[in-house]
Amino acid sequence: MTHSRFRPPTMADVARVAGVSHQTVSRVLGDHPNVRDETRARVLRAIEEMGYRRNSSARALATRRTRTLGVVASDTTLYGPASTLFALEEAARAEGYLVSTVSLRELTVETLSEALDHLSEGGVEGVVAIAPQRSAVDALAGLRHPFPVVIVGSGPGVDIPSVSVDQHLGARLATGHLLAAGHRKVWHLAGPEDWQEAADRAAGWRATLEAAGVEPPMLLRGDWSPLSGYRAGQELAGWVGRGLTAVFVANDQMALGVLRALREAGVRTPQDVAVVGFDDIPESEFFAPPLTTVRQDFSTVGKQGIALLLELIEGRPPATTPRIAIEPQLVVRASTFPYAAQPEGVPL
Amino acid sequence: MTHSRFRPPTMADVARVAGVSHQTVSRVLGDHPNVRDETRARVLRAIEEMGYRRNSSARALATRRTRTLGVVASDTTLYGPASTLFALEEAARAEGYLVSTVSLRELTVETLSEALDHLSEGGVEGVVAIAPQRSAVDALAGLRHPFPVVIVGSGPGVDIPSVSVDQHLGARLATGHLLAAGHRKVWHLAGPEDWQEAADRAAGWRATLEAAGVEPPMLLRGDWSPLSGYRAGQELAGWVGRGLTAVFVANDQMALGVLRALREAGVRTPQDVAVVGFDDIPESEFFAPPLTTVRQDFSTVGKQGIALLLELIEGRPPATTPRIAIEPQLVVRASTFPYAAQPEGVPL
DNA sequence: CCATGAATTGTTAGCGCTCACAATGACCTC
DNA sequence: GAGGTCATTGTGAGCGCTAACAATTCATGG
Repeated sequence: MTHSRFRPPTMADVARVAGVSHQTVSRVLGDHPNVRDETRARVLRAIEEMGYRRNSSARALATRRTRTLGVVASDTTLYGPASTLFALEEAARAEGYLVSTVSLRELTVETLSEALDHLSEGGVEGVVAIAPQRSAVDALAGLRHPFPVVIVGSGPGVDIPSVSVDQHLGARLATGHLLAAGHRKVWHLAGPEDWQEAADRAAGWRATLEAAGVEPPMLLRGDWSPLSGYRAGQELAGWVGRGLTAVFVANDQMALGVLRALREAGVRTPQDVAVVGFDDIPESEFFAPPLTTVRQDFSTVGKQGIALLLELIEGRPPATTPRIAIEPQLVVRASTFPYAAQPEGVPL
Repeated sequence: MTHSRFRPPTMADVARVAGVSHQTVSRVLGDHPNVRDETRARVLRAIEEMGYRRNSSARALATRRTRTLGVVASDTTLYGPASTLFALEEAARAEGYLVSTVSLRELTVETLSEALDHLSEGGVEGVVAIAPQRSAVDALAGLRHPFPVVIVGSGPGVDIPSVSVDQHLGARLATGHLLAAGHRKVWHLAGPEDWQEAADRAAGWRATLEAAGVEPPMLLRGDWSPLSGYRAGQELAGWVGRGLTAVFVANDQMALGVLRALREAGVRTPQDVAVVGFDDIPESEFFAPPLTTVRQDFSTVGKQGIALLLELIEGRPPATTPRIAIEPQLVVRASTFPYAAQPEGVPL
């Protein structure tokens, strides 16, 4: 409550009040077994009375452990990064680590370098980078840093330990679902070229079509935003009646824009054109129509990311660069089947 | 790169290599003016060569400053909290502070208490709490902590310094806009009772109606989710033809659900019922129809929040509890006027 | 009753840095 | 050329904690 100029009590102060040595106080705080119950109680009482709290800096200095991890991220207002961030923090806290975040507007060599410096000044023991762009991964690879770094959200690119959802599989699920529903061809609105996820999803889409003996049609690109989806949707609407019956959109937000453009062009979803998204943001279920999409388990990504980082910090360096892939899941809703059921959770 | 067992170089090591005292190295690092250029260069060269980095714990111990702030938040995947979080981190970094975050699933006395303890163990100098629920604010007020705390996102409740958007004003803008458009009555789908923002928006709505001499109709409640909006929308649809022509929904996500329910009930927006939301999430512009809503400037909230906290940390305690209110802004789109213009940014 | 060892507590020495002050030397001024 | 000033550098003492070791107490058995 009061944060006065008065110096907060130290371990020595507590020791004096409790009539023991500072080391005994340290033992009590450290849950050391060899402390008499009566002594422990006396110390705890003094701690309580004085409102004593261990000084983390002194502790970190003596132990050479800050128990702090860093996270570098961008686009943290997007559902994916925000979810990953949340999962990372939760997992880290469960392990007793504090998480310091740096949120960047864009990931360049300069901003990443500054971010790592900033985190380093803050004494982090390791860093998780939510770096979905290849350029960011490359930039990261070229940077020196005195702690281990794990990349999350980008597939295996350069030689940095990573955890990510298997985007290629997700795209195969989405595309395969459309083919299985009888569509002859599936179009694709991809994300930005530089994004690893976008590339992986496009590759999965292409691979599925080719495996089915279908020539992949022209690929469209957006920037993840609903607006770019809207524009692409207007273009796509022009192909209706010329073989376009199904679109796999690389994320849900763009899919929202596509749905709107199609609707405005008088194209019905899913009767005329089926649409599949990617991410399963909470809103997808309430789009018009509810969106079939691919769900990514960010919670697992976060847990695995922290686990991997802690291993690198605490254990000995592994022989090969660890890469962890997590399976995504197809969620079928009304945007791919005509007259589909009500959205999940709505009693009818 | 290599994070070996070998002890990293200390200031003394650098001093030895550069042929100066450790204090001179400290001066160079601290940009102290009285160092000969030649000496400075020699020291910098040694630092570069050895890859030296100042030990933050030792520094923090000696200066009694960790230059770390804490943030406690919940629902960080929602647009509002995520934006606030981002703004806070950016503002703090601009001031040279590191931000440690704790993201909670819910804000109770227990979780908040643990979060503050965790941050305290990490040595934060102050904390910003993104605590939109009154219960959270109350819980916070009852907790002891050895550092100043600022609340962001909740209006003035108890006696804790706060920064927030003027929700009452936002609600007046929304409700007034509907009345000005000729609607006789405006219904309201409110957020959870416990949320300060929900209460303020409901109060602003009620005040505007009463000022216009209109009896406020029954108030509906949701939980911010599209699903709850959908359910409320079904109920609202039943009142169409019995005086319901306009709804002010307390956030955009619920508005999405309302729009869908109305559409499914054969009610047209805005011709039959006009809808206004709150938040201006990026998707709102692409709803069907694009949503009129109230925009909150989270960036300013973040800057002001950090500024206030730093003042409390660095300056002397203010005489009265500081409360900062930020003005929101009405964004008019197609959900309130029939045949409205295309969404912003879309050339047509 | 004293040796033996386990349990408990205390003592000392850093961890790596900054702060306050002391010391050095160059340069002026009268 | 003595005394004073200023810029530059060095010295010593902590900051508050933990780790390693030393010391003390206590129970136990031959």
